[in-house]
Order: sequence, then C-alpha cells, then structure tokens
Amino acid sequence: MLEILRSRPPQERADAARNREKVLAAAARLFAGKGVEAVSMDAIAAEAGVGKGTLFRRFGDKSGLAVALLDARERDLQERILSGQPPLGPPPAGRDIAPAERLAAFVEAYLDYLFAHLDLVRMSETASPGARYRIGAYGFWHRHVAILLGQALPDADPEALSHAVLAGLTGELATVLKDRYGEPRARAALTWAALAVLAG
Amino acid sequence: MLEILRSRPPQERADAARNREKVLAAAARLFAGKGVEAVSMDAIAAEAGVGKGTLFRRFGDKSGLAVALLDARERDLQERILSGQPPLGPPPAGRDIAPAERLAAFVEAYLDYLFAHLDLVRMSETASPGARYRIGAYGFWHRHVAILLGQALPDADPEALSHAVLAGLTGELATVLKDRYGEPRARAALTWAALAVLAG
DNA sequence: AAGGTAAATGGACTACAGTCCGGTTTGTGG
DNA sequence: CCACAAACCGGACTGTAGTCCATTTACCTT
Repeated sequence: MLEILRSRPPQERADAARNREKVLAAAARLFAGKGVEAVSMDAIAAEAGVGKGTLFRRFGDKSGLAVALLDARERDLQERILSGQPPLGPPPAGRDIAPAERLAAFVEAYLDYLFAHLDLVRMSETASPGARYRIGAYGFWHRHVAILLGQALPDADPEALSHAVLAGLTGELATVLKDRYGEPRARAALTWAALAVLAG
Repeated sequence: MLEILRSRPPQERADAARNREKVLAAAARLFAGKGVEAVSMDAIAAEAGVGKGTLFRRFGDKSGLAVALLDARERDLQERILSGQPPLGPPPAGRDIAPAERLAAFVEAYLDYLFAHLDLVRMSETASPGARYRIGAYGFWHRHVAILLGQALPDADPEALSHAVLAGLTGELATVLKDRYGEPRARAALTWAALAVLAG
C-alpha cells in the first residue's frame, strides 16, 4: 500500500538498478562534499559515470532526486504514524487519544525529520514551482493532518486547513527561521503556529 | 521613508526612464496575453526592443520585475496600513483597537491584494529560492504583523511567529487552495490559519 | 542457446536565467 | 557650444535544467 509512493518500479532491470545505486551514491557524496545548492545535475551524472538522460528518466527532476535520497527516512516516519507507538501512532483498540495530542506528536516528529535533513527537504520542495505538492509523501502528510483536524474540528474545512498547517512546515520557512533566530526558537514558533489552528 | 522600498533611483537618466517604461509596458502586455508562467525574460526584452542586460540591470531578476509591476498596489496597501482608516490603519489618537482586530483587517486586505494578482505575486515569490524574503515589501508585512503579535501575545516570540503567519499567505499556497477548493474556501482556510496563531 | 522486443542508455540539443564588458548616450561644467 | 565622466545600453557568453531519439542492453520465449 505504501509501495505506491515508492519511485522504484515493481520490476527493475539489472542495469537500471545498478545505475540507480550509482547515482544515489554519487549524489550523496557530492552533497556531503559541496552542499546541496552547489551541485548541478550534470555534476551528479558525471560523478556517477552515467548520462544525463538516465538521471532525468529515473528521477524526473532535481526534487525527485532529493525525494529518493530522503525515501528511507520518510518511510520510517510514515510507518511510525501508521503503526507505531501512540500518540504518534494510532491508539490501541478500545482506547482513544485526543486528535490534538496526535497532531502535536506528528508536528514534533515531522520537525525532527525536517531539521535533520533541512537542505534536502528544501531542495525537494523548491526545485520547481509546485514541486512540494506533487510529491507522494506530501499527500500522506496532508491526509493524516486532515483526518486529525476533521476529528477535532468537525465544522471546519479540514482538507483546506491541512494544507495551511503544512504550509507552516516548509523547508524554506524552517531555513529562514533557523538562520535568523536559531533552531530552538524556530522549532517553538513552527510548533505554535501549526498547533494554533486547533484553537482558532 | 517608504522611498527606500522603491526600485527607481532618485535621479534617473532620461534613457533609463524611457526603457523602464518600455519594459514594464511590454511585460504587462505579454503577461496579459500568454500568462505569467509562459513568458521568458528574452521575450520581454525583445517585445520591449531592449537588450537583456538592460532588463536585468534594472530589475535584478524575474521576481524583481514582478515586484515592479505590483509596486503601485503594494504601496497602496502599505499606505492604508500606515495612515488609512482603522481597523486596517492605526487607531486615532487617544483610542485603542484590539491587535486581533487590526490583524484580521490586515489579513483580509492582504488576501484581497493576493487574489487580485495571484500569478504575479507567485512569480515574485518563487522566481528564485528565498526571493520572497529579500523583497522590501516582505519586510514591511513582517514588521507590521510582528508588532501586532507583540501587543497581543507579549510572552510569545512575535518576530518568529510573524514569519510563520506570513508563510500561510504565500501565492503558492493560495494557488493550490484556489485550484482545489475554489476561492471562497481558500480564503476562509487562509484566514482561519493566519488568525488562529493568536489563540494558540 | 539464439532471437525478438521492450526498456534503458547517454550525449547532443534546446530553452532559459543571469553575467560581462566594449561601445554609446546623457547630463554637466567650462 | 564643446568636451568629458558617469551612467547606461545591448547582445554575445556562460552555466544549468530538462528533452529527444538512435543505439545498446537485459530479459523472456521458444
């Protein structure tokens, strides 16, 4: 079911798999060395010993490459939401957890993920306009938040509000706040804004 | 004082002024014809009968051109905030207006401005990463919201929270919400999220 | 094991943003 | 009116994202 979100096709040819690994390894190497911003797609293709066409055919664009590199971390968070310990995970049978509490747990966990991979997330969101909303994982976060908002605020518009909450958790905003005020104040402000929507 | 925000230098040579008008007219014409996204800087230079160097020297980049086209509207809103009718403008001497009320008025007025020029605002924010935060007008909105938040929530972090509030008012988010749910629901959700911060 | 075919490859190609600098125009002071 | 410096001009140039398609590779069938 989560498999839909993966970029890997169900049956991958051997040469394709080999090149995918070469590209991911090269990208990780270059990003670590020069920083995400300073690395071009040509440089990644060259470092991987692969043609540009191969790079773009497989990953779509620069944000697709970032998503692929974030893939494991993203899936880990998704799995903890779907079947991990509450309050991040679902309540055990027969029990209830206030949606506000689950939302707070999600925001905290998401901020951990976000600040741990800030440059990569930022690249995955800003490579091309609207990239963020085309990523499979965005759909997952959106649905999760929308469901919790729907439980907490049955008379509001949880679908639309969920996008507004997630707009407060972008890599770009987190970067600006971190650069200006440091990570603790950035986290506090982002948490406040994301959770305040429940009290509106 | 607002003059700092203008792109026009204090003493502008005649040829420069002539070309600035030619460029703005050409850009407005092409945007109206083909839509903001589909017009390249080369096309604007050609339509204006001007070299590319001139275009970039004067407007910096694509977002600078969008800002110049939005200039009059932006200034109008800024002036109404600084010296217009309350609750958008400041309270008359001796009177008080609740910061929440002034913030609500700002959000409503800003959304009017945003939805009236959605494509242009979006371009001014997304032309290059971080463009939004470099625009002079952003500093103005940020300061205004930060001051109001400081009055309403003296124990919070109004500087950082102000960025979070404005993150919920981007052209990109407004576009997504409008495309998916229509303008009324988009406005309602954006308003809710922006004002909820006061209740957190 | 050979052959057919669908998928994958890679590098030349396009389009676009943004830079650079030799040459030109403008306003000014004599 | 002229000469001169500063400001400005424009188009050639660079670097990058993303596309295209003739060729190669891997896999499946017989």
